[in-house]
Amino acid sequence: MPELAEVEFYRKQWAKAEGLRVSAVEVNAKKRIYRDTDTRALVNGLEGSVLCGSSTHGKQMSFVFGKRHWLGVHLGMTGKLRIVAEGYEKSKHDHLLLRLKNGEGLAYTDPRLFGKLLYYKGVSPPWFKGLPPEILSDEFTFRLVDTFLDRRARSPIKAVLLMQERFPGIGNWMADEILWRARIAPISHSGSLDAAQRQELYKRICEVCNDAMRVIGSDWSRPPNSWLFNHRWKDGGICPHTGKPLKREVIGGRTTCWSPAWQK
DNA sequence: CAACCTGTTCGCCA
DNA sequence: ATGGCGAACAGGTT
Repeated sequence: MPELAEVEFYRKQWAKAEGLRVSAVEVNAKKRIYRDTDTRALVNGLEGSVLCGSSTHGKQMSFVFGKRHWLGVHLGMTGKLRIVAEGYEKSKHDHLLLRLKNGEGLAYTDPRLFGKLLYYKGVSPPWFKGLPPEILSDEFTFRLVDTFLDRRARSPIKAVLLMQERFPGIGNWMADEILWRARIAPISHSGSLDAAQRQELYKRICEVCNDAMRVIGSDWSRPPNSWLFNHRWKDGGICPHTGKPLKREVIGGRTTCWSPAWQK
């Protein structure tokens, strides 16, 4: 489920172990999540080092061990991070387990293996370079969004909101939530949105990110029923605004839920 | 048994 | 060269 706020939630799980030293590293080196990674270097680098800090950028997480051992974590579709208790044995889908000196462990679990683990030794990892502004930063301006909509004028707005190069952290449910709040039909081509719709879209992008971080990013609370979130998952959901059935169809290659009478 | 899935990347085509 | 789309990735769940 990892979008912006879920990623932040998972980062915080491992961050609880900040200051603790890694005593042993267990990897399933052949798994697809290590497709871009030298797992031997990862094991050698992390063993004996102390978890010193962590950050996120969109869906990308980074953990730094000591001053110059970096672990990049992308959760893909089904990745999870958690702390496991002393004596925990790695199970089928745990592909990384960092045993800590206090007995606990940092586990990365990912059944579908769409996630990715990266390792870099040095001052600043390459995945920090050329990043777009984060949505919740001051650099994420209306102008940036406006320009991007013109560049992607012929794509449905739903597909455009999923482009991480401009909207880092936005995923499928957030894109649907944004468009529903902005009253914009997901199928609308980006270039066709007028000035008022673009302002509304920009506002709702920021709003949904803030709401998600507050509600899900802090402790994974269940969002209120006034969000689309609680109504969008199954067939037969009802739009809280219109009281009419929500529609589900594939737009931009992804299952999309929207309220036809509400969104134009 | 078949369809479905909160993500990214690749190859093909316009 | 660039942009848009569908398929592929893998395995659990409905």
